[in-house]
Amino acid sequence: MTQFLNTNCQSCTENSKSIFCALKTDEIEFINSRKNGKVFEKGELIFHEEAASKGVFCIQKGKVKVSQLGIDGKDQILHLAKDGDVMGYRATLSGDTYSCSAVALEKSHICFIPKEVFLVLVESNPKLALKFIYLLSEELKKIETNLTKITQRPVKERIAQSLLLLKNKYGLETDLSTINIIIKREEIANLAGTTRETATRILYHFQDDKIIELKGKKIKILNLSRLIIESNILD
Amino acid sequence: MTQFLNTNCQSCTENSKSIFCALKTDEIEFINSRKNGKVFEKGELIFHEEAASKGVFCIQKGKVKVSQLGIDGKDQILHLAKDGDVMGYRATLSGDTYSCSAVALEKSHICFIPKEVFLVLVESNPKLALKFIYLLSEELKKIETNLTKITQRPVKERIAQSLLLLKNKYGLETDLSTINIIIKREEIANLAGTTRETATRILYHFQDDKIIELKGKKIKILNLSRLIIESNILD
DNA sequence: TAAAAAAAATGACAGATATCATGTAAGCGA
DNA sequence: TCGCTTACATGATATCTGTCATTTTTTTTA
Repeated sequence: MTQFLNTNCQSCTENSKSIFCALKTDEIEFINSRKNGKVFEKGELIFHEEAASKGVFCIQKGKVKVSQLGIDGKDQILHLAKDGDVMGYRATLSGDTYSCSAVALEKSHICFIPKEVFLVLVESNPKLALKFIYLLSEELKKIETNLTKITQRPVKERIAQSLLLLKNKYGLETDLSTINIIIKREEIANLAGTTRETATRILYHFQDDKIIELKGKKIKILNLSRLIIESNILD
Repeated sequence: MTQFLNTNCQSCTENSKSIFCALKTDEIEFINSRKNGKVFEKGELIFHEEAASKGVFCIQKGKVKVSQLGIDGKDQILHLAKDGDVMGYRATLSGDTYSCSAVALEKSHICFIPKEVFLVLVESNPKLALKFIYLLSEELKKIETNLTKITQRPVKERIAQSLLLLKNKYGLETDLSTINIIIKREEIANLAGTTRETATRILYHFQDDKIIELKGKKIKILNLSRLIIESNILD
């Protein structure tokens, strides 16, 4: 975890359209002078659930999974994050411990904004507060829908959905069909709420049906419309 | 659905400690003059998912289930509400359609506060906005934890948990052991994310083990500590 | 109060998934 | 490059839980 310099929140908010673009120049300058940028290697822990929240993390560049640990060490991925996303704001806003852990899915540049700095901004800038209300609302809606789906739909549909989620979140490579993320079978399982073995089997099943092609730790979508059908998302 | 009069937000916020106690007298007066109180009978729909949000609902007195419809008509209960609770604020705050439906579990007195009134208050009162940030955060944390549990734990534990939730939410009757809610088996199932039949079987299993006693549509807790053990909540 | 409707109990059964076990492949550090 | 560790594939098996069907009980309504 090495420190990186030469970052500027101004350019960062411009590029990635993060939630902080609601800020005025002097406020961005305020963050800029207090933030702390670091590089996290793949697999490295960014923050840990049950730790007291110290502030929020803003991804300048990278990919991160945000998950919650179950009983026997199996974790449930609740959220995937990428450039411009802010993490840890729920806990920081409610003065709570983090309820999830964040781990880098690839080498990522991430800025840490201390609690004090973050809260001052939210409390003094009503527009920003409203943005966070909006963000929390969206997140809540997403998780609620997810909960209903995960309890009511078979694993196969959930795996298909997870693949679509990965595609929508991280996009495709230049071949316009390979999902732009290196991800383990186990992580796909943790996203869909199933086991590694079942996820593997279903992925091979999709491959047999020529819906996807497994290329090591990458997945190529051969037939998007069929994948959507498999996911059984009607809306 | 008959209208009821003679209600006063002032006394209501005092009694139930709802989120609106952050308001100043004139703001409460503002709501008071614009709200619309109605009585909903047991089983009656209060608002429906996919309907455009028209405002928020505040429970003066009553019990409500907030749930989401799955594919084959089976619904997932995401939230239980009681006196003082506000519902529909997520959709109203993000200008979205409701993502859940609310149905009265018993005869309930509920006030409707129109969108315009509600949003004016939130946008003009930063303290209230922060309260909603806090509320959304808590709700999000709860659902996230629930999602992880529901995917990773056996039905038996989830049923035990659901009973504890009902107890904590609605309290006990004067005998200090019967949960103060009339609830159908199917609703317990929808809370735990399982089927009516499975819920029934597990409840009888708990009864055989002298953990609970089924008294029609009410449930008496005979052995709370064992119920907690069955729920396998370690914290 | 009787009849109809809704909810619940209960048994039989099937099947989707988890679990366990073992062999293989791939990635990584020394 | 070798050996070690971590992922992955894959079969066998068990079981939890859902589905279906039937009966009984409770509630509602006329």
